[in-house]
Amino acid sequence: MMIGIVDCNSFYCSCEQLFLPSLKNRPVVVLSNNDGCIISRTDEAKAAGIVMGEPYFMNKEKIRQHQVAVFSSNYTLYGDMSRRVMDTLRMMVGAQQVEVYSVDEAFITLPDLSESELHAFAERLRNTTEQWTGIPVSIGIAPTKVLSKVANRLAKKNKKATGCIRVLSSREGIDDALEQTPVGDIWGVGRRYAYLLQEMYGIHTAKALSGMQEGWAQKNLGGVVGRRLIRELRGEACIELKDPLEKKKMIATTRMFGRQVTTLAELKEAVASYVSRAAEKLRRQHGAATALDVFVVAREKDYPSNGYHPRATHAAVTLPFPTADTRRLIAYALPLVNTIFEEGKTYIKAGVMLYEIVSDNAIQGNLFHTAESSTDKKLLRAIDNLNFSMREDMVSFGAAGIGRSWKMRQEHRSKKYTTEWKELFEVG
DNA sequence: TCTGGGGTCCTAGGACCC
DNA sequence: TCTGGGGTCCTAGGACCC
Repeated sequence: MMIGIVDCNSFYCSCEQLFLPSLKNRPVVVLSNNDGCIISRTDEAKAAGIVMGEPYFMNKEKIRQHQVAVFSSNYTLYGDMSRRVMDTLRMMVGAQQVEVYSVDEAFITLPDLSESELHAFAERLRNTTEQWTGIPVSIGIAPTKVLSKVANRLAKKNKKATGCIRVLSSREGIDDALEQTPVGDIWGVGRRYAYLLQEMYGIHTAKALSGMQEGWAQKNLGGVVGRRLIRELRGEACIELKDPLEKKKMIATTRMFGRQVTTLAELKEAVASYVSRAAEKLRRQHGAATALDVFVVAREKDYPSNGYHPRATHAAVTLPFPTADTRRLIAYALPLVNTIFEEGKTYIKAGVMLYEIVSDNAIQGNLFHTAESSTDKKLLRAIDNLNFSMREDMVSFGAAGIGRSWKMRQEHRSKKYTTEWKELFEVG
């Protein structure tokens, strides 16, 4: 069996370009919430020296110079495009053979064909996806997940030469690819381990890492995770494709505030609104949660100049029975806010997490509480449908507030694009 | 001088991913 | 002025049990 990873190229940017074809082959970036960081950039933006993950404000000069088109993130659009891409993959390789790994990536399983057959199939997959959805993808194919990521990285690195496709099946092909992969670019090696591997052990390439003892990896590279990584690099598959039917174990909704928040009332409004969001996600996967965690983050003097991240203050509660009812969840969440709020502090972020999620048809109810009645369920479904079709929260619960002055900034949303474009045009 | 051994369950936190 | 949001898996260590 072979494993492929299909990865949308500069996904968020590609989505924006789709609706403004004049931006094709132009430098484009998409910003994170609050227009904080650059989270997607086209090759042209990369060539202009714009760095992934860097703050927007630090790149404004380059953006002006190179007439880079700027977008705030539009997650509704990206979610919809993602679904179309995944549907296409499922149609081409079979639903059971697709693991949606993130909004812009999916692992697929393929039979043990020859290298040229795999390559031909990948080409077909790539062309079909682009034709049906307009989104260009890169594909890496290899015997393991980690190696498929290695292949994918090389496919993307030199798109013209590879045609965005790289298949690794022969021993020599794999070794060659490992030699060309710095340890820091291996899937599963983050900043911390990359530093450790290079500075402490003098290991610089994936090839060198693959030659290390498993026991050594067990000791120095995060236990069984490290051991597995070595084996995957050697071509022994240890990380299975996830069952597509598996549900999320945790659902979170967290946001930085658009401005500083200092009052308990505002904090509660924000938390109530996050609970509503999280509960919608919960109902969408037909789940019910049994545990709820609320957290807030206060500004600290040093943040963020020295890179120090302020700690979150948490408060959690276990519910007497699983629920997906927004009103109940809010009723449990708000008292938690009282316990963690401190007068005089300035809050910059808050969040809600739902845990211990069970399937909603498994809700038992117990002697003291009856499970949600079918009328309640109907009400919530009606609200979800309304909000989905109208988008901007037509219906919400009172506790979530009306003004929402704490909401995030978004100054470059797609619909405002024309104004931004004119601005950029004048520069040139 | 010098304290049993081995389970299990839970939580906090680290490391990673996109 | 200005640095995102949503996840997963694993480990260590404490509490508790016999």
